[in-house]
Amino acid sequence: MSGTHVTIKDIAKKLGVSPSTVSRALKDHPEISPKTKKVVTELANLLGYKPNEIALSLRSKKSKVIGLIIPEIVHHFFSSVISGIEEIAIEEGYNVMIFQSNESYTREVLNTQGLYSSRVDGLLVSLAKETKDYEHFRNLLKHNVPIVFFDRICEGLKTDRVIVDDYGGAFEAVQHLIDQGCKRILHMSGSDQLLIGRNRINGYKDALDENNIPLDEDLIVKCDNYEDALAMTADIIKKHPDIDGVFTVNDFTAIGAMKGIKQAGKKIPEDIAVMGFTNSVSSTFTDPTLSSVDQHGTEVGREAIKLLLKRLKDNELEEDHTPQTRIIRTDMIVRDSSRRI
Amino acid sequence: MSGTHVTIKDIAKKLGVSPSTVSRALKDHPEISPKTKKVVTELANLLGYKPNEIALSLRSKKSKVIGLIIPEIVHHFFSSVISGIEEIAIEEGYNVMIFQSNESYTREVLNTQGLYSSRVDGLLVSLAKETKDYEHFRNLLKHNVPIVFFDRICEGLKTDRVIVDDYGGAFEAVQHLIDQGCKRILHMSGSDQLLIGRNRINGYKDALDENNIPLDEDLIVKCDNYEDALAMTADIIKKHPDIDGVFTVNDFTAIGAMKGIKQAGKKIPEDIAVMGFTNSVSSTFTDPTLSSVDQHGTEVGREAIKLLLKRLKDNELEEDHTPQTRIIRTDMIVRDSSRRI
DNA sequence: TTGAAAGCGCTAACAT
DNA sequence: ATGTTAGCGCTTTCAA
Repeated sequence: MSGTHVTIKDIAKKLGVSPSTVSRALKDHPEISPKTKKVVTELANLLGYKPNEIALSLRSKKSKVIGLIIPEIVHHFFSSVISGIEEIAIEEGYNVMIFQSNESYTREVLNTQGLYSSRVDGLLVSLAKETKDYEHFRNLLKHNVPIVFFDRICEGLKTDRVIVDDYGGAFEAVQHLIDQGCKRILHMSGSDQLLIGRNRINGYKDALDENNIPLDEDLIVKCDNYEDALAMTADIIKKHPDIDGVFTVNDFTAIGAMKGIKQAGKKIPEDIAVMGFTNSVSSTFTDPTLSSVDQHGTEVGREAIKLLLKRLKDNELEEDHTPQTRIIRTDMIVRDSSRRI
Repeated sequence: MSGTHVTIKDIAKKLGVSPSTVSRALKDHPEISPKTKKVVTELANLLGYKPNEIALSLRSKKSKVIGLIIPEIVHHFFSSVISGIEEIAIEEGYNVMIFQSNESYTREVLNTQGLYSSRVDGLLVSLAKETKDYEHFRNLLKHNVPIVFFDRICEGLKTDRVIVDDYGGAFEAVQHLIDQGCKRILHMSGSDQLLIGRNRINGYKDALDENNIPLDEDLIVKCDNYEDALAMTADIIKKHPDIDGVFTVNDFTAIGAMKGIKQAGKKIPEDIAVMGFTNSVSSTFTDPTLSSVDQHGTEVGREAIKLLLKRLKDNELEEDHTPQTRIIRTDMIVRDSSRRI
């Protein structure tokens, strides 16, 4: 930006009027003569004048920038959240500054501080897996910078939240497996550090309970990625040959599990039915296609930014705000990996 | 940012010194007494003072923000480019503002203007498929805002560029298919609007030529996505039953083609060998796993931001700059879809 | 060793 | 209908 940007002053000088006249003419102020307006806007267009947002920010004390911190941009869920956020933000004249924590607590703290320094008007955050301490967020809240958490929310902080109905989605998925005749269902679960992981486990447990299927803690294993699933699945099946269904915390894990199941010589879905969670692009690419639970990432993004923008519009103090929670319903997408009947 | 941010003035007032003293103390200026420095920094820490980047930007005429325009964030190649960019940008004290064109020319123009208004120090751009007119970029260059194009570059503009060796990657891929015994190779190609599509076609043609395999224009079809590939492939095979290899412009197309091939009752790779391009995450998930050409997205991002930062450091005028082009070599990843021998 | 003043680009209250 | 002035937060020349 050290370049040769045109300013209001430049226009004023060339036209022999004052900067304020130019400013007013440009915003169609009623007390400026039509003649002046015409001359000013014409020259502005000719020179390619664009208001300096930085000057505007300094003056208005509003940067019109929203900070976004997500664990990893390469995850389809998060990139669709971004799309939802951007869509609405741009409509409302806000820009979005995106940072990745890469699941690291340290990075998350640095990102938060950087965003604070950049004077973002508000923050949208999905927590890193590592994060246990929330002081960096509390600090922003103290300075009246509103935060909306989404998906991986922060239980310790009283802020607005958007969560996916993980419990309901998991319950429905497991119920579906049971409906397809499964009785011994393996759950490959996520970090119980994260609420979302715990909620999915609870959905799993309650669905079993509801159907009078005894819970076997051995059938809940911690495994939340492709490589581990690929490595572990065959062994688990060897140990528990009666497993007839698998429900995983995300799609990549499901895809790893499917490979493992095939390696163990079992058929999907006849011998073992599989349900993932996320409904990522890959789920249509696998063989068989993968049943999954859609989390409506775009919708999550839209609701999160809406809550934040409403907060900014209302302009209440942090202490006066009553936190809202929006729950986004999931959708079960049944494909070939679980369809038996 | 309308919140209660601590300023240098606040600190000055509480300490009964002038703002300039505080400013100097905070940056460890040699002419400030150790005592003052200590008192100032202590209070600054206590109050959680963080410099207002917006004020700094206005004063220094450098926003320390890089604008990034990409077609779609959900594509793995682009999200890995982002990671490469962010990594280096943050190290060098820059923030990145990301916009998606969604392949739309209109969006791209709006994004460019918005980024100009936000006074970004420079721009990283990968063109939308629709874009044929470059006036919006030319306008920034005129105002001395440097642009580095990557992957989908702009041939009409003399700027720095980072390109993937699409020609070489395509050549190698097709040579590999030929080495595996293929003689009738179908190429599902991308938009010939984009240079990258044309380069891949040329790599395909030259590899055939090199191996004295006659070119059959009927075996080059325009098809660059999963759905179309799935819909078209079986028909194409029916029409040309001697096809024994497929090379696609990207992985999603390859995955669609693989499904189509299976539907046509052919075996992969025995009857028809398949090579994709991109080496996306999905390529390990398919059955059989998909051979592909890795484009090193992270590396592309790193080189692009490096070129831009060097440009900003050198601080030459646009007209004095000699454009650089960096070519990122591809890597062929052979998996099961093409391995016959 | 510190303070006062000006200015980055813009707008709005207050003149005129 | 237009101009003058001050100030957003910060740094830096110049003065003390």
